[in-house]
Amino acid sequence: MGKKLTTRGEDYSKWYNELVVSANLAENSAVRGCMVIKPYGYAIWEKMQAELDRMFKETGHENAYFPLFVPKSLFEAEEKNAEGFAKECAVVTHYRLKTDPDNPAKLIVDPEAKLEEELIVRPTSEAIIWNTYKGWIQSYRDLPILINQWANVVRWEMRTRLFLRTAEFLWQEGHTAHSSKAEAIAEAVQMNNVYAEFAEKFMGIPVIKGTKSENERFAGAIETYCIEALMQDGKALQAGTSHFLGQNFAKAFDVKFASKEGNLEHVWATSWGVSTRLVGALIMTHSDDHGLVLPPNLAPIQVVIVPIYKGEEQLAQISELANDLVQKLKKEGISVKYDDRDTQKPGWKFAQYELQGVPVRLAIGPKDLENGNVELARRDTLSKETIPQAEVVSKVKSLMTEIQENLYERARSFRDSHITPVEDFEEFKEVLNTKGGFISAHWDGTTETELKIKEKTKATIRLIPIDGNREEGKCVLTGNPSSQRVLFAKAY
RNA sequence: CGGGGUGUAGCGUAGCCCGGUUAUCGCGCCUGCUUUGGGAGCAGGAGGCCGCAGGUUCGAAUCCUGCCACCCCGACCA
Repeated sequence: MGKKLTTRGEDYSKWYNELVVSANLAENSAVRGCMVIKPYGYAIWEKMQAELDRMFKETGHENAYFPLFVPKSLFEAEEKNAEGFAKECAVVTHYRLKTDPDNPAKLIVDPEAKLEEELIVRPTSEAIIWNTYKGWIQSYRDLPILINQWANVVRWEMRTRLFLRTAEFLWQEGHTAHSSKAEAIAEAVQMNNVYAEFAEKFMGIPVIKGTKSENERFAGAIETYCIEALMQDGKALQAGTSHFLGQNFAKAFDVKFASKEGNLEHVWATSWGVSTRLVGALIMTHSDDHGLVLPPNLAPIQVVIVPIYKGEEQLAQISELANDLVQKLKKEGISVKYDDRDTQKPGWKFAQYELQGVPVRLAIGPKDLENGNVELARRDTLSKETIPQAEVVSKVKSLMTEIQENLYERARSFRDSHITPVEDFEEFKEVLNTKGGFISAHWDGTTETELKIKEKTKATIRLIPIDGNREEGKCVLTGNPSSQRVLFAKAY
């Protein structure tokens, strides 16, 4: 069947299976490349949503919701944006089915029910939102508008990849309107920083902040800020983007405001988003051969307790201790599951919770009861130790922080050791093919050179680092002068 | 859409070249007993439009034609 999802020799299918049913419902064709996300995977997404939502609100944003369908006339209003997405749009052309006259068991699209104007299933919502903002903005007093939407979008990609590029995906998209260029740029930068903090502190995924080259920029943006992560197989993954849209959408949708000075001016815009792709990033950053590895912040179950027993009497004794620990841990805000199912054996449970990435496992058996101990195992290091029952709560509590930090540090040291400065094009190709990761090199700043390098090596400019040092040098391909190194990599 | 590959039970597969009893094996599932400190053992059992449609043939999982789907590589992309 060859259904295994392989990524550069790594087989991620077993832990993807814990999270999704399938990236394909196409038993009979059409729903290609869409995911069914299982409860466990969705619980991870919900945790991400909750934290992001908190961060958005902390920075003054509110949630709202806009339509799934975008009339074609609105969609085409901002030319570059429309052009960028045109090749991957699902389009609604009819609104009714009817019984097939030739085959009563079948339905056909009713030709009578053709829409006057086609509706685009949103691949992103700038168009419909800016069309709405138009009616909300008259004066500088109406600004800024700081809105986020949690939604699904559809992009009819030719090739899909589980979590990283599905035809339908869940995301959040922020769309803000401002009275000045400086304020809009500050907003875009701020949100990129929010994403970076979220990725690093909450998900334990180290990222590099930067801007995109003109070639990689979002369709319709003046500047695209991004965070870029490195996966264990040496490929880069764009983890989030924040766009300064200038006045492009305001002009396309005729959104003007009366300024303090009494002038009529176009509004300045930003948009920013992260998606379920981050779940893919999570998997490909931390997982090992035993399955998922979840940072405590994201784990639906942070601690699992597995009893090891013979007979009901022994189970009852163990349960007494286990339930006591459950209560105490819950009091500390730790999510804990006591798995006393008699239908699975301890060894099976150990393997299963490792596959699910549960950060800490406690095992309690007759030996432990006798000695007043508990066996504690860490998912990140796969190490085990026996500790006194009295120390469990404080130990687990400190481990939540420790594991979270350890995962981040581990990923960061891997990432840092895979940023390779390179001086000439031979070395560039050599490093790319043998080591992978980011290549830090000089670039002459032209799209032409960027495309040539892409053609020769499949590597693209992932970003122009924001914190990068200015440094005179020569372009790795053309030898033309350059004032800053940029990061190249093969990307998902 | 181009190049390559694959479709057989819930999952993974053998059989296909060279057509021939009741379609192979493992995992999983069900029942019973024994087990329980790293995915248990034994015994019994259930489960199949062999991707779909047509053709060749006495006979098709196997050969032929068409279609569909998936995977890998390209183009595209969060």
